[in-house]
Amino acid sequence: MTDVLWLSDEELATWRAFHAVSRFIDGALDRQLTKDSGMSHAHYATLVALSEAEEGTARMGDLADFLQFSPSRMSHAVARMERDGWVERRRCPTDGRGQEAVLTDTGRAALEQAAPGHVHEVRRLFVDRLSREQQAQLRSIAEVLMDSLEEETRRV
Amino acid sequence: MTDVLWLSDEELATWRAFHAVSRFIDGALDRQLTKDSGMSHAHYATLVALSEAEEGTARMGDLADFLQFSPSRMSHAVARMERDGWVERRRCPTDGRGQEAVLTDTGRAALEQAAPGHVHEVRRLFVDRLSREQQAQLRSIAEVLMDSLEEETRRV
DNA sequence: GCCGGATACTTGAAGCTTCAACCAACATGA
DNA sequence: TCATGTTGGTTGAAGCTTCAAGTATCCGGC
Repeated sequence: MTDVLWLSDEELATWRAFHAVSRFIDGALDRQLTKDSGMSHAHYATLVALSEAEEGTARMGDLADFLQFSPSRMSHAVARMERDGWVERRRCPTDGRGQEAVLTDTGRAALEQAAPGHVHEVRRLFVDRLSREQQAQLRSIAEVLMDSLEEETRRV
Repeated sequence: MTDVLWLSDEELATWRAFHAVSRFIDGALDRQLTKDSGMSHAHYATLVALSEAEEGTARMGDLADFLQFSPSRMSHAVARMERDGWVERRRCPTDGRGQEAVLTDTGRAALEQAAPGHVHEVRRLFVDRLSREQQAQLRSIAEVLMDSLEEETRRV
């Protein structure tokens, strides 16, 4: 790596704009969630994932894969949510090493309380500021990019 | 907020794809920087900002604004970088309340060591996976969005 | 059956971010 | 000029993420 291929002005501007926007929106969503619902974005995402899973139940590993969390992060997050009564942990019946996280009624209620404000904020900061065409372009770009990135990590 | 305007399937897909990509890339860049240069992305960004500033010097507040860091985060980050010898703090000559952060030679060297690997990773994960047209579209969308978001926060 | 290695997850410590409280210097107006 | 409020920045504690190490279970070959 003695010879570095730097970024052109165009490329740098694209990267910085993309990065700035995503950090800005992420930060704003996190603040909104902590303020209005006392939960981090990570907790919210976990609740959503569980609520969309069969019986509100999922293996720790699957949950972590889906959310792109490290095993450790997942474990800590669920431990915290268990303390809050949003989730229960039980041994996995088919694999003694595994654990399942189960969404409780309290957890579902917390999600239902948090969702409207969060969605509203996603709308306000993101969706409502983009035209139909911009959304279509952005979606296509993000999906292609994500596919290409995921394929790579699978191959490695 | 009794009546919630939820997201359409299209909108949700767009949002999730965008969010997934940015989190994925962010995580990968952070890991690469810690692994190869022993610094967080926040530290790297601070070094870049200082290196681009007049005389490698900037007021804490300006730095924080530019990087979109909270004052506290900026303060902690610079404190840490001062311990590493990358930055020095001095009283601001024109305003006794203020502080200036100054990039040291060690700091500049750390940046020069870290930059190639980081840029390479930005290329590998982002730039090189997008066509010219996709980059142009993405850049335009991100810039418009960022402008609109920034304008809003200024008005409030 | 059982031994070695892989897998699934947890744990504790260290670092980073956030929040609330704080201090010092500036600015304004009486 | 001095009291009051504002601004610029720091600090310590609490929570979250990451990393390295550890435990328990599973699997594959002998």
